Amino acid sequence: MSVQLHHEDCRVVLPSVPSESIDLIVTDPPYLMDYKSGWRKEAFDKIVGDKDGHELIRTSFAEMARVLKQNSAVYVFCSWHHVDFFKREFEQHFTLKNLLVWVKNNTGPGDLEASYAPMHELVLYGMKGRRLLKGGRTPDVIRFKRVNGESMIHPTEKPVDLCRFFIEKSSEPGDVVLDPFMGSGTTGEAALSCDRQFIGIEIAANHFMTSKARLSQIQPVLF
Amino acid sequence: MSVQLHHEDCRVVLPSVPSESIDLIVTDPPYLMDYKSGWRKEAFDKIVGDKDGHELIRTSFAEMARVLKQNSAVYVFCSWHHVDFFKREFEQHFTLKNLLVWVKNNTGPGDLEASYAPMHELVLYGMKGRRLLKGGRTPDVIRFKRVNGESMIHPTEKPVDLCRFFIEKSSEPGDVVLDPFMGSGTTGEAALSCDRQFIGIEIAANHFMTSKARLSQIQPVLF
DNA sequence: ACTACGGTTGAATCCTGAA
DNA sequence: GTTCAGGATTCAACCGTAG
Repeated sequence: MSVQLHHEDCRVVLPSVPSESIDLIVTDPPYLMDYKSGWRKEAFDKIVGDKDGHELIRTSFAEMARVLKQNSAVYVFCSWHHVDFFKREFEQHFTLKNLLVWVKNNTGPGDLEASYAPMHELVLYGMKGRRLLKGGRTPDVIRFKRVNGESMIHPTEKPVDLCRFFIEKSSEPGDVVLDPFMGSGTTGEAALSCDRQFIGIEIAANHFMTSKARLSQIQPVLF
Repeated sequence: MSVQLHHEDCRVVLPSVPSESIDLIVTDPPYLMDYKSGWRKEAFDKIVGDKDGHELIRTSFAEMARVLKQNSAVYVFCSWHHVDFFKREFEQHFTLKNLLVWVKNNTGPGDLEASYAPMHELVLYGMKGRRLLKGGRTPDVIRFKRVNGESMIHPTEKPVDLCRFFIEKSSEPGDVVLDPFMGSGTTGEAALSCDRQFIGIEIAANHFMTSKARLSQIQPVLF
């Protein structure tokens, strides 16, 4: 059992991960949206969505496909704004099985007069080979409460419960879960909470420190 | 006030529709999936999903953009399987404002062991120019009961309530609603039920007869 | 032409206090 | 202790305008 964290660009770290050594990937890459919260602008830096973003996704997806074991699953968060790009890149490496809909508990802003109020995010769910889901059949529309703003430590933080839901659906205790875009370490916390091993990669120093501290509280962390 | 129906390929009919004469488009084109209902296959013909399908979407979208008035909205049903293709074609002609999620009340079939159970369909919502939504702000996740199998007269039939919801959000009484892929006439029934005019086009003889009969019961139909 | 910034909705949920 | 009503809170935006 172990937790292994890397403070580095995942494009640098992944090539040193052995092929077919990962049992499950659950990750939340940058949405390439030039997003900056207008509500908590002092709290978080802008998430970059530069031209490099497309290359980042392409390269990391290819490496993710290499390190993933046969008959193992992948979950990639994504927004509808660029779902076409993410879907096509995803399908170059994995069999896309569902476009899951995460329905949140409240709406966001946006165009207040001419748009419907954003209340969901998408998750590309796929696999290499064929892997069955555990725990019975569940709908592809999944409702989970958003992380409460006060306790939020990353601007786009995902609920631990949602990540654990995916992990328990698509892996076994003891399996190795990878997140190449670790952020605040939500996937890591979810993995450890249900007895999986975890490998996390994060390029940003502040987020890396956050997740290192967060996961160290649960279990000794290796580097 | 009028209902106008055409039994023909929409690529043939649309060129004769004047530019900027339509107030709203709500349509459910073929999903390009080689769809065939496994449990009622005898009831419906296979909906064609051949290479011609891509050309059909491209050509009809271009014509839809031409006939639509400035500052008017478009709703196009689509499944996640080809959302990348539909999104890109849509964005060549319209401003995409939302990817709406229609959540059904029950799940469909599909891979029973390795997939999540399909419970939603997508709707591309966009516009030409800028058009405000009526009736307050509503979430982009919309729950409506699916048309049940027994009363279904078309394999991909959408609920009248859902179509009426879109129509009332994005048009005024007396406006002209167009559906170039009329199918069983659901959009037409929805349009008439809230006092809009309707132009419907359907290539398949059986579906055309169905919708002609269905709409004639509500209002005299022109050809 | 760009970039940066201020202002804004409605809905779900949580909190607080009273019945 | 429990329920319920009312207030507070928050939002993987986007428009319009100013510089």
